[in-house]
Amino acid sequence: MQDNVTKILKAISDPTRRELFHALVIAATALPITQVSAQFNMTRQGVTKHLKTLENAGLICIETSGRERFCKAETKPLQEVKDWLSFYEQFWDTKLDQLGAFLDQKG
Amino acid sequence: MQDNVTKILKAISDPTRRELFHALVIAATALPITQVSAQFNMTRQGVTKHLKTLENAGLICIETSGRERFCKAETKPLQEVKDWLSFYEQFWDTKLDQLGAFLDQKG
DNA sequence: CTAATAAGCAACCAAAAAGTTGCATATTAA
DNA sequence: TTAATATGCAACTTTTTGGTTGCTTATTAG
Repeated sequence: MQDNVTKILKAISDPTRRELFHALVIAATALPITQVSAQFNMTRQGVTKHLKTLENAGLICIETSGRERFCKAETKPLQEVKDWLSFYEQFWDTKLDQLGAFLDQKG
Repeated sequence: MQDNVTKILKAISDPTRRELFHALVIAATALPITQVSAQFNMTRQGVTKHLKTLENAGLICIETSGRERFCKAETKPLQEVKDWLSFYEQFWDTKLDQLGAFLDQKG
């Protein structure tokens, strides 16, 4: 389909999905889909679609117990976004610029 | 339209746009549109659309000189993404988990 | 056993996105 | 001044996305 970073970025680029993800992160505990969707002004099926996108990006994991499916946030994949950012960080970080200038001066 | 973080995330969630942005970052100097689009297997107009999306997210700035329009990367807005990530970072950082466990044990 | 609950799946819809072609316009080079 | 170059704009197509409704199925509670 598409690479990991793209999947993750696409997943978090939607505000509703960011809210959904956030709700699951702060819930700390795994929540059944109906309970998650109750917090959103949207049909359960709509929420389910978003949850699938998040799951596909590895940002949540879902496990079944009886007739319920519990969703739990997984923050680790966000590390990939941080890694992607890290390359560009050097260009915006003025402190680093100053350090560079300092080292140039010294060296 | 949409909030800043959403605009930025949407902009970088497209692989072509990430490539475009990267090309401009490593170019260091501002490049005219035709020169940018020459590096991509896409029409100039297609590239222009992507550049507009990046510009709208603040990730590039474009200035006109004669008949040419020069594009330059702006990495600073990525700070907003980093800020968004920072909240979730505590949850994936195992060192922090271990610290938490350590403190629980002590306390 | 039966009714209520939790959920999936498929079809559909509207809007947005990714890209194209065609054409007009301004600037610059010959 | 004429031709070439750099670009924008508008219209159009295809795919993706965000969301819905309707229906089926499995589990659980009375």
